[in-house]
Amino acid sequence: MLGLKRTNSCGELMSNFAGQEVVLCGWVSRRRDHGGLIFVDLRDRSGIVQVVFSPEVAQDAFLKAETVRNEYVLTVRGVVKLRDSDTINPNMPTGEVEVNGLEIRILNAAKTPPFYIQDDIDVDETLRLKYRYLDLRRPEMQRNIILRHRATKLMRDYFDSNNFLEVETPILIKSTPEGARDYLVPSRVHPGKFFALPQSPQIYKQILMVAGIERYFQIARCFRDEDLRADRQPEFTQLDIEMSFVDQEDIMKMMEKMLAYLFKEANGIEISAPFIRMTYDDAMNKYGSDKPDLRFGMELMDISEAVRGSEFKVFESVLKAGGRVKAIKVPNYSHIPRKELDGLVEYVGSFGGKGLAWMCYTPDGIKSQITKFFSEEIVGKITAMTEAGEGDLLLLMADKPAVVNPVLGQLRLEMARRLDMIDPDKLCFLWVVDFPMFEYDEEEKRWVAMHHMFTAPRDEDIQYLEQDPGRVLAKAYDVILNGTELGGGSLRIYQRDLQEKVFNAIGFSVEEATEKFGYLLEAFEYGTPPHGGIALGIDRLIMLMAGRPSLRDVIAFPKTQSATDLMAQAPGTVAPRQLKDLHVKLDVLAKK
RNA sequence: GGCCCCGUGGUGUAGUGGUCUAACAUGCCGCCCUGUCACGGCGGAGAUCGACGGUUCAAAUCCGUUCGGGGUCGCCA
Repeated sequence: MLGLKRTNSCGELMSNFAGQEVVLCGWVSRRRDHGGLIFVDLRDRSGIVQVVFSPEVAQDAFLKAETVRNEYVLTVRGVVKLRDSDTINPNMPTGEVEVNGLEIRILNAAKTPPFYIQDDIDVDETLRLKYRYLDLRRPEMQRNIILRHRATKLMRDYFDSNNFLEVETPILIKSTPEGARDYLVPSRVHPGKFFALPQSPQIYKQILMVAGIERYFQIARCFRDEDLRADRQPEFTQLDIEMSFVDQEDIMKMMEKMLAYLFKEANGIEISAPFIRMTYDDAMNKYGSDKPDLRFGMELMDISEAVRGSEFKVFESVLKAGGRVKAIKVPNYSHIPRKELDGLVEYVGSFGGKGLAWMCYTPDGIKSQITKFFSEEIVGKITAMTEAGEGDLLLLMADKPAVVNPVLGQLRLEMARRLDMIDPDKLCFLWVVDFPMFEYDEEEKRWVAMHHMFTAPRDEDIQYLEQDPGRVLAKAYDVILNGTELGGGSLRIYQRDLQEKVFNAIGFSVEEATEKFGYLLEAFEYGTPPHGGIALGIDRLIMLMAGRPSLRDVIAFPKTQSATDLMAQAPGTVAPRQLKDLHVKLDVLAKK
């Protein structure tokens, strides 16, 4: 490349560069060979510009351009010129100019890629993941990577200017009980012992508060060895925050401002703060979810009192057992085909719903399989209570709240998707607050912490910790965007005796607690400030900002659903010697 | 661990028991072409239909197993 130093990027060449000689570097996005004239679309990170090679302008460059193929890596020297008005391409940002190629250096040839390096391709994701370096060359993926960079930069700027310190915490830590399955790393030095990879930096950030850091943040990699989803990867990134001398509102305000700043600077979108605050109870009762999507209505309605005393045995027995009868009103869908209704019964079944009733308010009256069990009065009460009118469809379910709420909540989302009721451009943030401290684990027959075991109970509920743990609410809060949990946090326990009470409530003995995190309990005795924090899932946040349906589109090198890296072929086998060093013996037979 | 969807030239699809010696588009290769921008024209190469087993006179097509990918329930404090 002697004497040819890159002077400009492809995407920046606009009409004001006309007449300038430039040296560009990039990849051949496309070549159009007209025999006596060759067009090369040259692409770099900034964009694409058209380079023209003509034998009259530069014979050598023209001959070399004939040999060039897609994805060849070039340095091109040429002169920017305005295009004739009839050859302007309004579809590309640089379409008013082109570069008259004077000289080409082929820095590297390239094999024909297995898929097009362009947006909106329709290829199996397996291929994209295997050739991730080609996938990432596509402009839309580059935009995602750039957005992610900008977003994390803005976060760092924001927290820096609010007097936070970014502190790194260890990746090799001690396995702690509860929560997700740990990724484990065997210790060579300590035979039979293991490190765990952090599910979050929880304990370290609390200890940083004891250490007087006061305001901590970290863009932290976290690991959870659980099954994957479109919005769940086994390793993911959290924006982790912890603050001393604050209450719940302080933390929520700090995050609201950060999110408003982020969306404004990165996406140019104004979002209104403060966000709605909704109690966990309200969220479950009205939306059947602790992460409600508020972009549309169709709330769950409790019609137990309207149907009480009917001839319909299913409803009556549920009500007698303390359950509820609830409904959602699907607007303008009373003409739903019978076949789809049957499908919905099956749909709720997949979530544990035992049945589904319907009332179609058609122009010819109410069509329903259950109104024959209802008096006119009851039908009237239902209609009044739900404000159902002609054209509406009521979907009804009866069960205990722990079933009817989540299942109807799922149905609410499904109906909204089917009827296209969700505005994809809307951003609905909210806080869900007043979470229960514990939930009962049927398998283990004990209470477990809903958020985590360092979460502080509300002061007024501490009295119930021993007798009635189910009644205790926590100083915990989740931030939700469009039905996705962006993150959650809590105020923490900072007194040893209260922490021990909570351990007690979840059946955690003092000995066990001491063995697992005695260091934290001990730290609490050396002057711990009141503190609390929150963590946001950065991958999910970027996914929503980029409007992508999958986390994999905003992670440079994501894993497949079976937690493998198709490009690097990880995980892989290791040499027997490595296992020996680690004192690890396998109980699986190596595949032939 | 359960349920659902997908797997056919490089890529995306069609073909759902025989007429498939597998079609179409695009990409690739060659020739032609001086204003294209998804350039165009002509010609050519390229697939034992994910793998294995079974049913059948006959399988891309039906059945079973398995592998890979995706979605989801469980799981994910």
